[in-house]
Amino acid sequence: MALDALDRRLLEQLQHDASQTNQALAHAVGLSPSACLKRVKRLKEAGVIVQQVVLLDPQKLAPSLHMVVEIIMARDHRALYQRFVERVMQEDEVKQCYQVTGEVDFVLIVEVVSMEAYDDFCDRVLYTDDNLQKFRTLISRQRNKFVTHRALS
Amino acid sequence: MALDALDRRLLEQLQHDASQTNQALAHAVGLSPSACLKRVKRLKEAGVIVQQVVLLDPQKLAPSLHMVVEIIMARDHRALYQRFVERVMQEDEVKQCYQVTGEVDFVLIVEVVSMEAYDDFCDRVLYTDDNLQKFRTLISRQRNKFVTHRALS
DNA sequence: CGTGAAATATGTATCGT
DNA sequence: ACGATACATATTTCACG
Repeated sequence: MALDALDRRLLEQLQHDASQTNQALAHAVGLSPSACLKRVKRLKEAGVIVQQVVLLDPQKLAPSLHMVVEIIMARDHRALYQRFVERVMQEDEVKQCYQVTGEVDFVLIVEVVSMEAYDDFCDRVLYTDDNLQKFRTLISRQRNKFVTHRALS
Repeated sequence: MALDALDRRLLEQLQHDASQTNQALAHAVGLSPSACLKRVKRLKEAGVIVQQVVLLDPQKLAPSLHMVVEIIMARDHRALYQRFVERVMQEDEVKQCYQVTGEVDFVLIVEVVSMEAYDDFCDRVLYTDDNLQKFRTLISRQRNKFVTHRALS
């Protein structure tokens, strides 16, 4: 699906604030409400807009720990990788999973309520995978930045 | 601010789908629309809900590269760290910044449109910082998972 | 893409528990 | 203090130009 300048302006807006009314959005990009609504609807149907969510302030919730986990696989085999990815994706603690090049094979961002919970996670997900050779955990003291928006070319 | 079971159910819902109408939300958690609206408003005012955004499908947009960047500082000094954090936070390419413990000091998730753009970023942000000792870049071939929701204790 | 009117939802005041 | 009901206001949504 081709995105024109108007679509990009809409997405730019919505990536920063999706709570504004359709009217406000229309005004912000210089469209009539109906035309604006049609475009947003089209972007949703086309799958460009995947989801609309609220982001919460971690400080206002029960404290949690973020871990950056680097994983080195024993063998670079497609099916084994695939199995690992599927395993990892269904775990709630895993918030992000990157497949990377170099010495490391995967980087996970894992969020847990406590060190014990992380131990459990490692036992359950990491130590049991027989293609996992080694992993290293970087414990996050602080998440200084977290934004979800993407540049639109 | 204390969150009761009803607040948690609301946040649970909104973290997965913030596009639903207040009526639908009210019904989902078993409240009247007005009571539901009051609670959501309160959660926003209290700063528990920080932002409402749309998430886009990376596949549907112009391709981009994610980098996981591990940074080791020369000296563990608070003011120098602070300066680096502030520098890094204002860069659009930096989507996430974690301050971690261990050999590595910072982990960044950086998103760029091309390898050249990443070179530029390194020149501009990393190579110019005089407290930065060393960094390692893990190039993401694929982002297998990315979710924003948090567990609510 | 814009206009305008019907359908829906939001927001507020008031009452009841 | 919190939720429900009902009503006024605002927004969404659709047919048509």
